[in-house]
Amino acid sequence: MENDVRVRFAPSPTGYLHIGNARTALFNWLFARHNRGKFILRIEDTDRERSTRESEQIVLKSLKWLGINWDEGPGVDGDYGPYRQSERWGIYRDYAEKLLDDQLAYRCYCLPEELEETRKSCLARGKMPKYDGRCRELTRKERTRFENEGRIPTIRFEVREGRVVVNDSLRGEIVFESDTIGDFIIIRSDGTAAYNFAVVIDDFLMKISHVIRGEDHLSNTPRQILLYRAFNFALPQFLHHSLILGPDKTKLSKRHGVTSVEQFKNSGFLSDAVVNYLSFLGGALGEGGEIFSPEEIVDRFSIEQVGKSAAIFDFEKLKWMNKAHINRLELNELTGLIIPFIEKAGYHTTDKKIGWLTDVVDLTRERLRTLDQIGEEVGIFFQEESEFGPDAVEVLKNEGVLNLLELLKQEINIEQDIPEESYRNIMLRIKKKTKLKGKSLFMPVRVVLTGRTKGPEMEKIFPLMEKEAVLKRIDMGLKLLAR
RNA sequence: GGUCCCAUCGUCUAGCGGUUAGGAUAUCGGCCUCUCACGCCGAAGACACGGGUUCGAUCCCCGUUGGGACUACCA
Repeated sequence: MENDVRVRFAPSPTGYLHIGNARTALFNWLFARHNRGKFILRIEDTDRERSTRESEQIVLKSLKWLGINWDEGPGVDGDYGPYRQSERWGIYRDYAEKLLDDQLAYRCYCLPEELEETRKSCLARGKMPKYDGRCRELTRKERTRFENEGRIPTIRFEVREGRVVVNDSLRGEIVFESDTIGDFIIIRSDGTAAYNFAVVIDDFLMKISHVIRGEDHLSNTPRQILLYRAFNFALPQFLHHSLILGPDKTKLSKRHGVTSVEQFKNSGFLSDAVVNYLSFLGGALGEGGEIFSPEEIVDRFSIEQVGKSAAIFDFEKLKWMNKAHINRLELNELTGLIIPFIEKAGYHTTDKKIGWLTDVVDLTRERLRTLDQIGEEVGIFFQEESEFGPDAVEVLKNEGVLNLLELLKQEINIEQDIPEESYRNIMLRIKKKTKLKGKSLFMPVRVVLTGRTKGPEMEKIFPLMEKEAVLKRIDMGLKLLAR
């Protein structure tokens, strides 16, 4: 197998991990694992204003939760570090210096306000805003004058006439004319490297073989290719995948609801389901099935198969997938994951036997689409009393229910305990005495014991309930009927 | 405005010149069942439009329309 496959995910730590970025990370990771290559995590924190260590931690945590592990990066030493751009400024400086020496870049003394003004006037005249290159040919005299004014220069890359062809493994050759690009800043006035510059230096130095990223970077690529050329660096293979859109076909953002990986976790999605959905969206898993484990996905994943068009994020399908994964998961593992959600619903699990808990989870799991729905499913086991909803009251008001409940109470009192077999026996005896059967027999029992008309099989619920609770609930039902 | 990308059921997609345009999800019926959920069966639902090329276009080319991305001393 090819072993020189090296890909990277390069988030900027300016907030939580967006689900769309998570998909990019996942694509890179899957590509690396599928091809037995290396997955590198690089933190792009050159924007000192917005980058924080807190967000970096959140991003790392989200990646870990998704099961995306890195071979090199923060916390994992490699031969090409450091892996935080803020720790690499000296490297960028040196390379920028080289460009300056070769006269491929120049110092620009324009002030941000001045640039903003020309930009605005360009826009006003319906022209493309582009740096006019006015600092390209400054004389020594002009330069010292600017410096005496206290202006601190940026370094701009000089874009010359010609065309740039981006070879994208998904979209083929895309041609850009250089004159639409304009000289761009590679070193800011504060000495830090700008994105397009740092990326190129790092991708080269870190021996990145494939650059897999979102379509939003496609128009940056010609700039980067120009830099590759200036340094005589060999080009990596580029691939720009399409973006995820919200239901209104605009870029998925907060106003569409849940967008951060952290939120998906907190609202009860399984990482396996999120991974499954993100990799499935776009068609990279091929035909023949949709529900897969991470291992199966690594095996099936083929980046060349992803669609070129943007895909709308369908929460409904994700939920369906989540449900499928909930039911696939090993029971003990599921129980461990679901306990925090039971606690969150206000029920205490610490004083419960683990065997009882797993039984409860086993019984309720197949109705869950998300883990946080466990609260409403599990109330019947944790609450002392039944709460009768309108539909429940309706059932209790049926003819013969009063008699049925009294019989039920008697029968339960006769039984010493509530063992496995009890329920069957009790119901059998009541059936004989009341001549009731089917729905008219079982539904009132369900309703009085759980307060609901829906739920798991009564035969399985019954052994998990305390005898006192059962009696108390029957009394509540009787009381309701007495009124 | 400019540059670039994209276009099959509501949604995700299969299709790679000749198909009753297939599947999944969601929706609606039915079966199963004490109920819900699962499962099974069924229904409805798409090639954006207009030109070419061709014996023949969902498929290839061009245009129109629509959507998206970028257009920063953000990444």
